[in-house]
Amino acid sequence: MTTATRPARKQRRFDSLEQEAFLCLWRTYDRLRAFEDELFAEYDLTPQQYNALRLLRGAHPEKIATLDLAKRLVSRAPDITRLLDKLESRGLIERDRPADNRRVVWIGITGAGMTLLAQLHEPLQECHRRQLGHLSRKQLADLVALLKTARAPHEDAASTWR
Amino acid sequence: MTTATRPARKQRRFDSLEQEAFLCLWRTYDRLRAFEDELFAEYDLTPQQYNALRLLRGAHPEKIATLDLAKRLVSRAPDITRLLDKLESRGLIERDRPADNRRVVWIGITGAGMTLLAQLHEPLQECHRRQLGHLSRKQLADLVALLKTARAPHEDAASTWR
DNA sequence: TCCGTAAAATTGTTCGGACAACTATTGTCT
DNA sequence: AGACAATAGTTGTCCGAACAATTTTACGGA
Repeated sequence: MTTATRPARKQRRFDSLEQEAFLCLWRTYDRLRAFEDELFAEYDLTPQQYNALRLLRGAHPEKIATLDLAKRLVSRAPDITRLLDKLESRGLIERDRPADNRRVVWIGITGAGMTLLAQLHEPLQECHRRQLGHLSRKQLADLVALLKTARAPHEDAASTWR
Repeated sequence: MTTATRPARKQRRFDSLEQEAFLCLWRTYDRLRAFEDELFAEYDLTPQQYNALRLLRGAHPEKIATLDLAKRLVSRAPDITRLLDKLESRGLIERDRPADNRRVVWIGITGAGMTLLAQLHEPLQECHRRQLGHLSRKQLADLVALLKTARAPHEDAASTWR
């Protein structure tokens, strides 16, 4: 066995540096998420729903196929259909199933969706400042670079997250 | 073959560096979590349940009060009672409600719980290597430091996560 | 002692997330 | 052309996460 023995009298809280890093990542995500959750809840949105709208705005006026949208979401979304159901029933997105290829469903953001995003812009910027505003530009850039490196081997070659 | 058309022009994907950092954090957490989820699922555990057991082992043979344990968990756990219910019904933890103070419930890890953690040790180390083994010691340490700084203002003075 | 209040934990209920099975549609091979 | 395979999306179902309301217990002041 290759376990490095460390000055072990002090109670070790983690079994390895990798474990510490992952738990630290999880914890940080959890703390920061609380801010977004609170904000989005005021608008009856989940963070994931917001991100779907954000991606659709980015593509507008183009549309995005359902599963293609799912792939670009931040977090895996096996229930993309129902996520979109909720947005559609509120009139924030529209679905288009063309007659010449009935397998795909194209998703587009509506005017109401764009309006909602515009409404959210300022409060969300303020939210991000409260989350991470205490970090310098360099710290933020370093953090982004390290996080990208950390997940790089686990992103598909075709992923938009590479 | 129908593929989604991509806008040729390069678009800004994020509204601010803080937003990019948060989404990047979320994405990285999501990618890495998949590894742990898969491993723990083999043992019918959730990551959060594992972490409760891990904390209880750290305190052993001392016990931890229910809500105190909840505070130390990685992620918020309003349903700590039911989380512990599941562990108790499997004999992995035990609850002790002392007669002289029936308000608190002391939680301790059982022999079976310790055995399960021991069984998990090696596979989990391997899991962490697959998650983050491609990073150098320095990169891991830098990442941990940056993440700590990022969440620092959002941790209670009394938190074990400071 | 009695009452109000705070602390600790539990419970009700709702909702989103996860996995797998399924339907519908299109492309491909012989 | 017909059978089969692959693709795109939907649905069934279960389970954990979240929030609020409730119960139980202890404590402190009038």
